Amino acid sequence: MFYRDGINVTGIDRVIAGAGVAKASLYNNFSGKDELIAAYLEASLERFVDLLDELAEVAEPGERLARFFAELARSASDAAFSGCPFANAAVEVTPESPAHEVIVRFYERLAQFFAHVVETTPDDPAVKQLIVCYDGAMSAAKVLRDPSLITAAEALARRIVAVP
Amino acid sequence: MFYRDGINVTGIDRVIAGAGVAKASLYNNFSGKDELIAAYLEASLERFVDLLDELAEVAEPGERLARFFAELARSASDAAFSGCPFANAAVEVTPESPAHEVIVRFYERLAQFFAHVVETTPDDPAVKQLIVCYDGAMSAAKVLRDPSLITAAEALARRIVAVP
DNA sequence: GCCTAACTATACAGGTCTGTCTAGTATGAT
DNA sequence: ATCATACTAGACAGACCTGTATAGTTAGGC
Repeated sequence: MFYRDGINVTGIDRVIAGAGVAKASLYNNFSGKDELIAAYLEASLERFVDLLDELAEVAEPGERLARFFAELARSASDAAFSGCPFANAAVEVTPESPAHEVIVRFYERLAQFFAHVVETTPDDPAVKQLIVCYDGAMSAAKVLRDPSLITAAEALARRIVAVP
Repeated sequence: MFYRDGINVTGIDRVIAGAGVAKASLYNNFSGKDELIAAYLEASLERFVDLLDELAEVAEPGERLARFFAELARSASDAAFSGCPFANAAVEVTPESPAHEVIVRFYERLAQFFAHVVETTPDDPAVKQLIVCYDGAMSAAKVLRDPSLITAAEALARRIVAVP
């Protein structure tokens, strides 16, 4: 719900109804909505890290990048696609929220993956360019509902990695 | 307020207090919050279009792109920077909202500008890549509060336009 | 001077929000 | 068997939300 409808418009009552759980149970496990949001992002990050770990086993950098963007394209063509959950959340939460730390961690992990692809350090400009490719692809594809933006971003990323 | 704090967390009462205006006056000029949001984006779009029109007078494509990204970098280093108002709004409003049409119009106008830069049509893959550069730069710079992502995106854009 | 139109302030309705509290129930360990 | 723990349903408080209504005030056109 947080991903599909947005964080602020999704009330606690709808969350517990969807989960089939009593309100007190939720507040026994989470201190409040802020912590619930952070947990939602934590779970999303975990799945994302799993994907990156899988891709890390692919030897060839160009192939690694191709599979990464293929996965993005796959999710972008899904009807439930709504952009990057972390970039979306960043619009709705304050920097003081516990969710923000998870968002930053996501970007660090993404930078680490890209750094591995181009065999450099995470603060390399090439890594920043690849992050721009990712973020731009997800953001634009969300609004315009056009998966071809993902392939455009991939072509761009290939140039950075210097793989034809 | 919509830009700085977000659309959903900014209530009507705070808007009218900030504007120094009575509530009835607001509802005499706007049918509701949805229309107010659309008007806010419309005003943002107008300023953005003014910038693009200025840049259109610059003859050389590379210089046009440079000035465009220089303007982005300038706004990104502002303390009040909070990413692209249109991409942000897209996270908070539904596709049925009147605001959504303004957002789409923004992207069309942006594509038109980029098409003019590379002297091609708006549906050219190169234009999509430039949109990815813009969106990625704004989104990543917002979360990470790192203006150097704008320059990274600019370097990327320069490769698309094939200007060194 | 008067009338219209748009403003002002403020109260209110009806709804939703987060979070707390009460009260009863199930489960599992000792 | 007892007792702690975690669950259930649901009422409730207090705040905030959007939008409407009331009543008085100001300003411009004629």
